[in-house]
Amino acid sequence: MSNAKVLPLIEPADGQAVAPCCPPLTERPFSAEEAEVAARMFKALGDPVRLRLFSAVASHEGGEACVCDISDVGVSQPTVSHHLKKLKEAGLLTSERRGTWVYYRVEPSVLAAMGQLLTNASAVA
Amino acid sequence: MSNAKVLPLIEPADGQAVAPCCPPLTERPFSAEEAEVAARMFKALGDPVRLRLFSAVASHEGGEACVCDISDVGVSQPTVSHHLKKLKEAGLLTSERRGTWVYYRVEPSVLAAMGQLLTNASAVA
DNA sequence: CGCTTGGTTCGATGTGTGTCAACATAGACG
DNA sequence: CGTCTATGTTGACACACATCGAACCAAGCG
Repeated sequence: MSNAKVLPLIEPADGQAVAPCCPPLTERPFSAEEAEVAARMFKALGDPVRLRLFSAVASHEGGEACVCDISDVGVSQPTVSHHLKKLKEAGLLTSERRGTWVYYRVEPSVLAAMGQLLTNASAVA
Repeated sequence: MSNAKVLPLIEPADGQAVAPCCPPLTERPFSAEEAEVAARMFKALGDPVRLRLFSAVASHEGGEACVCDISDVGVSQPTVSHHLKKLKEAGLLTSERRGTWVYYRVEPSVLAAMGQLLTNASAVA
């Protein structure tokens, strides 16, 4: 096991600390704290609009997209902004203003952590 | 790739059809329908109590546990039953009554599907 | 039968959240 | 400086949801 640190190496973003989220799922019952942290990330992806926005950013060139490119999800623009903020607070996206437009990027480490959480789980079961 | 069917082979449970959930996350932006299906599963795991219940079942012997074994999550028993029902409706758990006790089991295919969704995503990004 | 234990369903209640319209802010461009 | 476009923020509102107590089924057991 040379890469056991894949899960816990989530760096704090703008000031929103993203705690290490992912103890193995089928190894032991989640503690209350572990569940709270992990559930926060699942909840962030638990909305159809957010999931579409997230996949739009993730599937964009270089995992980066400006709001104008992804804001066609059937809701008003304030709602888009609201959901992007939620995703940012959950540590799944980071934003950066470059001139007129604001670009959003995915946080690969968090994604990998959640993936391994579930992948390891299914491997055990 | 010999196991491309891991994702879509989710069988309908008691009468609650669990649709195939997981197109690749970073390949294309999710459609509204895809997002709705996938978000339903993420939302099911987006509650701390549900996540603890789910991991308790998953980490139990053979991925099977009766309610009496996992109902110690800090909420009342009706609430536990309510959350287990939600997890069952989301296709993540199945229940079976054996004599006095009701046993809940994990649905491995769904878990694998969600894991690959995120794992593939991080691999691409 | 009636009692006990395990589990679900029902009704009610408070909190959370998704949504929009209206307003505010940040650059760009004359 | 004024204005226009692109995003973010605020306030309000409706709906969903998590939670609990009480009532209700289901099995075993005397």
